[in-house]
Amino acid sequence: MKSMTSTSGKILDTAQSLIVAGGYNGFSYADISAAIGIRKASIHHHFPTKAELVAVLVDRYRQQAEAGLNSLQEQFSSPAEQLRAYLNFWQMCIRDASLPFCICAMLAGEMQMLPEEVASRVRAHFHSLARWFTSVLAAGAEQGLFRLDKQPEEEAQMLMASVHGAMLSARAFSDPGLFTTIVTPQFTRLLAPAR
Amino acid sequence: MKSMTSTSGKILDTAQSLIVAGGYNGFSYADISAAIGIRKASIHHHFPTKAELVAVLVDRYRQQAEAGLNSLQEQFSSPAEQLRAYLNFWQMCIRDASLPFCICAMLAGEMQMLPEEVASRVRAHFHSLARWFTSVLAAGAEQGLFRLDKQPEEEAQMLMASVHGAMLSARAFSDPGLFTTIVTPQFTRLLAPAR
DNA sequence: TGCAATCTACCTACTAGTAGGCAGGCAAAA
DNA sequence: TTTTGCCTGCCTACTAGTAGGTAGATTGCA
Repeated sequence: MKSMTSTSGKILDTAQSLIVAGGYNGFSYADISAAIGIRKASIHHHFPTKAELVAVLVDRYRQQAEAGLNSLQEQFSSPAEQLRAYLNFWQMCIRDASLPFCICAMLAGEMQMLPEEVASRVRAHFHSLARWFTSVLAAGAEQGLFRLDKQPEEEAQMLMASVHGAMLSARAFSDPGLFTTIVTPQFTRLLAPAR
Repeated sequence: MKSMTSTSGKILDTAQSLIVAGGYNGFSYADISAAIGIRKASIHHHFPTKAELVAVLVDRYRQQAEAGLNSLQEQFSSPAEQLRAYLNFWQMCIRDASLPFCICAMLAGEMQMLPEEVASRVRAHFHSLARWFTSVLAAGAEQGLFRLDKQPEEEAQMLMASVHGAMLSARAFSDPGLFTTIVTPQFTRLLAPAR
């Protein structure tokens, strides 16, 4: 993969913004063409089919997400701080509209209509994210930072659903601040009372 | 509006299923035409534009939702039972795939790409639903059935986000039971400890 | 010079729609 | 009672544009 300033990088960036706005069926090669200023056929040179473009895009997104989550774990030794930082990351992205919705959550909505090579990657992302949440919650519980009412796996699913649901609500109400209003208490609830 | 067995009713039913699967841009008049067995031009006779079709569909959906919520309030005097019944309703719909996703939540994902006449209705639905949740939670708290950590408005937003997020997770993981796994503890948490 | 990346030109299939015609049913008029 | 007119709902035929793509040519750069 060339640098982000390369044409294929620009294609992926543009496609990503378009998917965030309207999902898989909400964008076309013509949209990318108009945004970047190259012809559709040139896009096909880089990504022969739409399914491949989006599959590559999801792979890239997942690599960036994994790098970001790893970075959180290096920056913060405390699982609670890691989780807080994760939520703050999304708060910022939604507020400044740099990434107002998780790509894979967006694609998950139209899951059964996606080409399988895309759907499988979206599903894998959900599994990865659930695992991350689970590990952070389990570690935090072990350290006495979190008090979990349920198994870490279940708490992880609940928190992840809240995060995605909060993104959706922020969008439905055109109120970026609503994301924080929703997820902060969900996070706070997880903290052990001793804090 | 004619009976549900009329052509326009069939058109709306079919469009609804298609929207649930792939959103606004995931279906076309040709899809409906093939499903019902009438020509596209005939669909235009009933609904001249796609935007109008979806706007009418959202109106109908909202009327049905309102009727359903009113029915819950007549059937169950207890706000806790009303809320439980609401969640059970969605559990059943998701399990039997009769309505595996809220139409307005589906459309909310692509909010900025929707024709304004559709977007305004989707937004209105979110407001209505938030109000219903708020009133049920407030009444339940007043009757000592719920113990709220936050204002009813905020708890309502949190619960609504969980519901929509749980729908998304159930779809992403291809696991209808996950909806219940996620929302049941969120509901249980709201119950006052004295129960 | 060779290769990557862009282009032109084109394809098939599809999209949301328009315009006028036909058929059947029902009510009113002869 | 029969005929006529109107209306609804369907149709054919068509429009303009768009979608994802193919194939070969051209351009730019190392």
